[in-house]
Amino acid sequence: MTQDKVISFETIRVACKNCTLSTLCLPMGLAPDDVERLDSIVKHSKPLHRGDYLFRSGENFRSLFVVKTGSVKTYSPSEEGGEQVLGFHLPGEVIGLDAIDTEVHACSARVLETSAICELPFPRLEELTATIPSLQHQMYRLLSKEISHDTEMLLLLGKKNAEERLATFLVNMSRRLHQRGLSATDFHLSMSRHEIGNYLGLAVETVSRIFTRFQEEGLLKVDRKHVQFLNLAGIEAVLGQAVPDSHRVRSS
Amino acid sequence: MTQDKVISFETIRVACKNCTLSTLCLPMGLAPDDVERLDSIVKHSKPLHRGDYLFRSGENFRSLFVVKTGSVKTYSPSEEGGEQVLGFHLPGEVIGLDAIDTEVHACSARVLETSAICELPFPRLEELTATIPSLQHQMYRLLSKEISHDTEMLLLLGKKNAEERLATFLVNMSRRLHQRGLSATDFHLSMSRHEIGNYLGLAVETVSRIFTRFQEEGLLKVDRKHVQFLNLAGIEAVLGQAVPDSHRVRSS
DNA sequence: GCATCTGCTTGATCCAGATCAACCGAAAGC
DNA sequence: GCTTTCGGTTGATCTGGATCAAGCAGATGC
Repeated sequence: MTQDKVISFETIRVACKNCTLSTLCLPMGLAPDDVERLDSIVKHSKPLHRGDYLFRSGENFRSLFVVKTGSVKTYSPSEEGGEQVLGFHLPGEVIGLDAIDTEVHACSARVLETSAICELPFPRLEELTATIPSLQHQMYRLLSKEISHDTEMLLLLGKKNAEERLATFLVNMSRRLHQRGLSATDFHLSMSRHEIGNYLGLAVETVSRIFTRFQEEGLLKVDRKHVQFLNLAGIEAVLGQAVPDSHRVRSS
Repeated sequence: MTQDKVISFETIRVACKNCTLSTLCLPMGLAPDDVERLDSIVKHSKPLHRGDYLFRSGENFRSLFVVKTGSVKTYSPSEEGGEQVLGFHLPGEVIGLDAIDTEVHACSARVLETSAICELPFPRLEELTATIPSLQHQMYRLLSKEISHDTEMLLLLGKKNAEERLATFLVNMSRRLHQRGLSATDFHLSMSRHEIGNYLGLAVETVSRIFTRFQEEGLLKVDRKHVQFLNLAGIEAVLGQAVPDSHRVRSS
């Protein structure tokens, strides 16, 4: 019996070609043969649980990690126990790209909820990209996309006010979850208010207040970590420099 | 005579192998043959002048650009004429990496002073990296370094106060200029107070006030765009969460 | 040369959001 | 079950830095 079970696990074993994320993740646009080759270097670990580390700041860089299910946060810890949350990562997203240069992780990554993670040993991935041009291109795009994303965050932290920040965050989560086949208007946040605030450069209290305000304005409904958009257009209207009142754009 | 002059220009023509930046720029660690191959795809334009564009937001992405001499700013323009300055780029630094993914520039780049720029058509560079593993590695490192840099900026905008921001900016400029063979303690800023403020998420007035404060504290001497560090250790002490007084680190 | 413009500085005032404080309800521990 | 803990909410107050306003000195134009 047990044996059977193990065998059947083997048969339907996790593999890029069967993975529902293949249109979001690295295999995107790869020929089946090449997916097979990529597959052969991917390591699958047992599921990780809330609080487990993928890697810690200061450790040597060996692998990139891809979220398969669940979610992960990355953050840059500072001496006194403080931290800056750098991102929340959903299935299909790749983690660790910032450590390729120095080969040392400058940030830490821990899972927010029970998660399955694929590990890609970077030296082997690099060899592979040298022989598969489309995979190389995919890697360049991936790294470039990360830069674009960081750029948007710079804009958020440099220019947006608290409401715009939270609205941007929520719409962004909604879109990413929707791409993954989940509802765009009704979803669960795996991170705490504290983590959201830290990520957006806001105090917890401010995050909480703005959730309440959005709710009062009939834009959404919140119950703990469950968020439901009631008026998506209304929320999206907050995004831009939709500067409602006397607010001015800072620094030109 | 004129003919002679042209020929002699040709002889000492700009080339990666003669370039003093080859230890900072893409050719770093490449075999001489490979530098030659890289060289063959680089386009050298005539010098650009203050305000000239390398590319504008919305244009199709075709090439990466490398600063050879001078300096460049990149910024993300918003509808109403506002902008977020994303970076100031010194000789050896590569610009345009964020557009590889979408193949459209999301930001604009203009030179801050008379500058020489190398252009690398990306499709040709990509072909080349597929056949030169060390160049491919160099590209991954380059992209990764850009992500690390953005990450540090996120930390700056998310957690640092005005003094820490300006000190971080100045020390960072100092280090980068020093790497390029210039003085680490006595240098010229090619950007305006306005641009510095925009970059750091501060109002011009705040930047000006903090320059004055640093000067009063004997940390440095400023005369318009000329900066002279008088007490480097003192400036570096402002960097960390060297939280001088009652300041607390925000959000944990 | 003089007039204008532009970038920078300095002072006064204001406000968005941080900080401080108290409370509440769900979940975890016993 | 009860108690403790922890994450979240709400209210009151404070403050760093934005905004407003004015003046000043190089740079630019004529």
